[in-house]
Amino acid sequence: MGRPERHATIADVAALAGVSVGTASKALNGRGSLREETRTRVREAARQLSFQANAGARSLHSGRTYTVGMITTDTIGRFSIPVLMGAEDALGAGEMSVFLCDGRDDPIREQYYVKTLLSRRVDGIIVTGRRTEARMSIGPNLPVPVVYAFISSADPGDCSVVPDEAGGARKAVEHLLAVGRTRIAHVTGPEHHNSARVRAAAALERLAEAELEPVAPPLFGGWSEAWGRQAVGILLAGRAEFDAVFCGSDQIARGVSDALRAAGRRVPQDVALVGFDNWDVMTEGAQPPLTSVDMDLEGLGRSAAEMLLSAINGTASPGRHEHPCRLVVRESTIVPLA
Amino acid sequence: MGRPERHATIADVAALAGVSVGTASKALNGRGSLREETRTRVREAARQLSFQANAGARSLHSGRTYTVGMITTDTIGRFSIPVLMGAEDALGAGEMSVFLCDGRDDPIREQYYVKTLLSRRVDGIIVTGRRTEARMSIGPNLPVPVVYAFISSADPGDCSVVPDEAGGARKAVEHLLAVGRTRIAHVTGPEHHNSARVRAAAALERLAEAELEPVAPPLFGGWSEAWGRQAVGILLAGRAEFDAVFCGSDQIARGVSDALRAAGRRVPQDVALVGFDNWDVMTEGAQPPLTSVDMDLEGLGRSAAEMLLSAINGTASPGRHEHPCRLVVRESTIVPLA
DNA sequence: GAAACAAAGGAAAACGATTGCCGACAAGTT
DNA sequence: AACTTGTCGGCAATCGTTTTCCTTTGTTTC
Repeated sequence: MGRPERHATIADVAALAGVSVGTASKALNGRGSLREETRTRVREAARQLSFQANAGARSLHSGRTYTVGMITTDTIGRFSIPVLMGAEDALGAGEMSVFLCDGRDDPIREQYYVKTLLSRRVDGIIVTGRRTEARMSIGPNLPVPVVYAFISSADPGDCSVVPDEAGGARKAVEHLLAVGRTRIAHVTGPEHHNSARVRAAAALERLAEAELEPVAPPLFGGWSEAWGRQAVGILLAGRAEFDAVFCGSDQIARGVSDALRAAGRRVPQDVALVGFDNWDVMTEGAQPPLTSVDMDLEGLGRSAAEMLLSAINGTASPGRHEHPCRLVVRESTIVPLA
Repeated sequence: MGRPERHATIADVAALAGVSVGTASKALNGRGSLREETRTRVREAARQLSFQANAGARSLHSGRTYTVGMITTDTIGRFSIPVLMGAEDALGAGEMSVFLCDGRDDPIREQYYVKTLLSRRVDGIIVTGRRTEARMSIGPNLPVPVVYAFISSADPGDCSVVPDEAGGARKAVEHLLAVGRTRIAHVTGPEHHNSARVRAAAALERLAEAELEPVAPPLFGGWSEAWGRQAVGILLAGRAEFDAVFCGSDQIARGVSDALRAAGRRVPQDVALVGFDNWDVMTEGAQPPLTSVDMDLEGLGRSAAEMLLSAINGTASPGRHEHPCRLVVRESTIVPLA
């Protein structure tokens, strides 16, 4: 029952093993010159007391805490999670622990967290968020390295790792061209949203390279299924025929898919469909499953964490780094045989 | 450019203010008896050096770190996030920082994290996961309090905060009865899954209290939309008529909704539909929007964190605590007027 | 048998902050 | 003038570890 009263200290271990604290420390860390018998005796004592060295006291001496802070500027969401997990994974392998801070879009809260993290002497900070848009630097000259992941910093001197959304959009269009579609529409999120603009521009550019025009100007709206459904109405009402739709998100794509089916158009036979995000719930829930662009957020997070680790070890890599997207092909663009 | 070389220490502050370290400390913490002028002089020096007391050094003295560890036993997912955020919120208000650890269903990894957290001298640990099922205690007698959130511990001496899934299921059925439905079916997840069994049993029980039988035995399958669609096939093939389906998840409900529409049954006129989880993507994406049971995971997380704080302060509340669910009514159960 | 040397482990000084105790000085009381 | 009282700040111990320097042994060598 009950919990052990307090944590064992190295003094307890030393006493039990009948040596001095210094010797105990050396024994446990493989330093100094000690008899093997002494080492094992100390190790045994430590085991018996389930001794775990106090990391705080240790870092007091070493100057490093082996912790990093992770701040999500807006609420932790669908996009931050994989980034976060990738980072946590990469950092965990380097024996670093992660402080999680949820900024909730509140600059005050954010600054409070920065202060707290600094007082905890984190070795570095990762900043992430829910949109790729550039944001203000969290602090002009902090005493520790900072890496922005997914989101990017407005200060070009900061290190940011962002998805190559333009590249992803180009891959989507390229794939549609490769499966023989030429009358392509684009339905995407709100125009004030950076991602929507970037993806749309890249898609148009790739079409132009193939000497094609979109069947209609890009349709900007929202990121939701409802907008996808609505957009199909607009497309069908227009006089132009279309044989493919590249959507700015999987949710939009799913709405488009449902509406097309309701209107009697078959996917992919009549209209091929590509989404963006590769969100399993949507890609697998849609009928047929959706081809989609995957931003590899987990990889991005891992990569950001690795950059942070390098920066901590002295080699910073300032600037904006684009992490490649990849296309995941499913039945919404491939006409089944027979 | 570059970063400030190192963190200022209280010794730097003291030197700049022309006082001793002890005095500086007192000035900054409002202890001891000092002239107001001295205090402001020290504070000014601290501001100038942007001094932030080293939390590690401080906790060495106080014995408390004001940090807690948060372990997700399986991967951080849709269910852990809100729990996590609620907890982070409650803890942040108490000035505590959170270490995030992703156990990934790997007991080795998990034990490693427990060790790490203990070495970091966290004041407490919250354990969460993706299923409500009881799991083994993460450690029989750890030196710090532990609270299980969402998931529960197999050891009844541990403190667990779990959603009242049975209560939620009862509310769902009650609502269907209240809107006049009597021929109710239940489609849910795999039978080996604790949540599926508990919810099904509670639903049946509530029906029995109204002296009703379900129109068919509960249909156990998966949690997916695909299963929902498939289940509709089974129900329609059966000879029994039904006027409502209570689904074990929103994804199932959405599948059911789509399949019913495809089969020409109107929701809610012909069949009323209730889901579980109140997952916005599904409830809003479905047509019409879904009535659903909300487990209030954020509230649950907050509540767990509060229990942890009490435990840290000496008043533990061992045992299993059920957090109430609430029903969110939408158009899938309410027939529109005229 | 004495000097030289290596091996093993102890003593103490850091690291950064807090805090109890004590000394110095000024002001007020007989 | 000698005392008490109170105010202000400095000194040093403390927290748990690591690490540098020493001291104590025991062994080797001439």
